[in-house]
Amino acid sequence: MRRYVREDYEEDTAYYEKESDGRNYEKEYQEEEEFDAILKKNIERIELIQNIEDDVTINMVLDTLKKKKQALVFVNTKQRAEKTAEEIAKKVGIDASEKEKLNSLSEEILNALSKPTKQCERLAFCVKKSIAFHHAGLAQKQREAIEDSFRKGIIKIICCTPTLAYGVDLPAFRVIVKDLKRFGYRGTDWIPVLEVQQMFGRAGRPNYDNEGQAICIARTAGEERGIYKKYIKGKPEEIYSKLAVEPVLRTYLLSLIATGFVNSRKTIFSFFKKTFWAYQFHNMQMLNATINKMLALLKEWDFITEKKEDFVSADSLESSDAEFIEATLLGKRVAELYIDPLTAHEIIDCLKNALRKPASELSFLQMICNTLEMYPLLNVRTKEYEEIEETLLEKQELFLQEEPKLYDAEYDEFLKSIKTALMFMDWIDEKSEEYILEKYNVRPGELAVKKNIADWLLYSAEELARILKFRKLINEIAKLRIRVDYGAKEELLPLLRLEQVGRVRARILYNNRIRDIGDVKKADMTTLSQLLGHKIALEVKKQVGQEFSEEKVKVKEHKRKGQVNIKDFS
DNA sequence: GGACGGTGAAACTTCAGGTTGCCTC
DNA sequence: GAAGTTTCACCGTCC
Repeated sequence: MRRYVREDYEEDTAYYEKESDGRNYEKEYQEEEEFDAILKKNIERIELIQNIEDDVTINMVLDTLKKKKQALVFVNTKQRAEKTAEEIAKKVGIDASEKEKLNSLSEEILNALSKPTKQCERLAFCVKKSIAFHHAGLAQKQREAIEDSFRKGIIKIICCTPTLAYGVDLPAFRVIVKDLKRFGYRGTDWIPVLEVQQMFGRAGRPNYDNEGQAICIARTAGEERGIYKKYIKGKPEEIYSKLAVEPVLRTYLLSLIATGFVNSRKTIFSFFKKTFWAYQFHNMQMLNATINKMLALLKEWDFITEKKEDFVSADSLESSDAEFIEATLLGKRVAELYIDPLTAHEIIDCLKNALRKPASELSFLQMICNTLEMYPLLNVRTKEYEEIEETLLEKQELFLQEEPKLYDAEYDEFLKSIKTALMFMDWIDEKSEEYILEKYNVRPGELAVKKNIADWLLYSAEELARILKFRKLINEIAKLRIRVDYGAKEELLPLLRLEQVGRVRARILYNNRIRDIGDVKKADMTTLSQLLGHKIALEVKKQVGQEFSEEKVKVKEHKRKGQVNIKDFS
């Protein structure tokens, strides 16, 4: 074994920041001995793993399969999860006895969406070999299918991003952390100890294995020692409060006021004095300054009012300028909607503009895309720049937000918000998931997340329009909300009221001249069965209950019940 | 001489994840 | 910062 030398020390400092002076050589020597002993033990074990392929990860996976065990392979990007799974799948064979199960699972995964995307095809291919990849870009159905099959032992290996380190309970005999670096704010950096330990925690299945193995892959020999020190011997990072971050602070401040938890500067300051932030940073002066700034903004935006109290309460006797802070009706709603007050303020500005000038779906979509909640926005590539700018020029009249100056820092973000809005435009124009993936590089799972946020923000916009009595806009936004949810053109709205009918079935019906509930009633069972299949046709007919009166037509209990009467659209 | 295809260097692009809100008698 | 993807210049071949 090599001794601990100066070069090693220098390399180590890259893993954890440490002052070069005041070194404890004795302690380092002890650690050195300890590391060597562990390394020796591990090398003996690892040597038992046959080197069949050039790739260490593949060898470990093959060894796991030989042992009839399961493994999770953690990597740092979605693309790498897919590629690693694919490479492994190419190298493994399967038992004939499992073929049927795997083929059926592969089929299920391939057809999880109305039309398979390249991602579906890739995953279906891997699954045939009992290998899978798992990340946030997968459709919900596919994620669940992979997780279930892993629990049942049908899937043996999952290559994943940290999705599987948190939340999901999926233990495996072996955990292989292939990538320990990831792109962050400061370029590529070591991932937090806390996260790696979370991954380690997946190793070993209670009731199945006596032990679990967690393995980190070092890319160079020099990395080994650093990894050992940082991730095995090292302490997890400290947790820091983010309360003083402006978007966070203004959101919580408004909600504290709206719920009546605090009602004066004095009670506000005394509340924040007791928070983890104050405990950690002791700098109340800075926090108070930020609070004052936020209060001024909330007041300017009409979310709170501050007035001198007519009477002086016993609590505020000592304060000569006793004031009373409370949330306005608008402020209370913003707090309930749990959106950033800045987002709410900007939406309100846009809504006011929409009363004065023409507004379309693109107007409202761009409005919700240029918010902190929707971040990160889609990146505008160099070659797309011109195209997006052209859209901006062409549809300038439609945008509800003022366009930033060309050289303003916000200009690029504005273009990104337009691109994100254009993706939603394609979605509500009934473009497929595959189209969205190809054109915008947005995977089905990522689209689902963005859709969810859009739904929330459109609902918030609808509610704000309601409070502000902008009646003209309420219906427009509500319609758009349903269209974003289903990814459908406006003409399909009447049919989407039916249960079991999404955009695909609604489009089939519409193209066959069945365009509203009345048409569904008129349609004969044979035609309907040919279009939708017998079971669904029966279900649909039942919903329009022809034996009942029109009022009793069963309409889908929509997720957004109470907020809009969908009947208005038909 | 021009069209076409192959090749490799250079330029460009992208990079984890998750929660919040509504429902209603 | 690194890996993957796209673009582009260059060269050889064929018609």
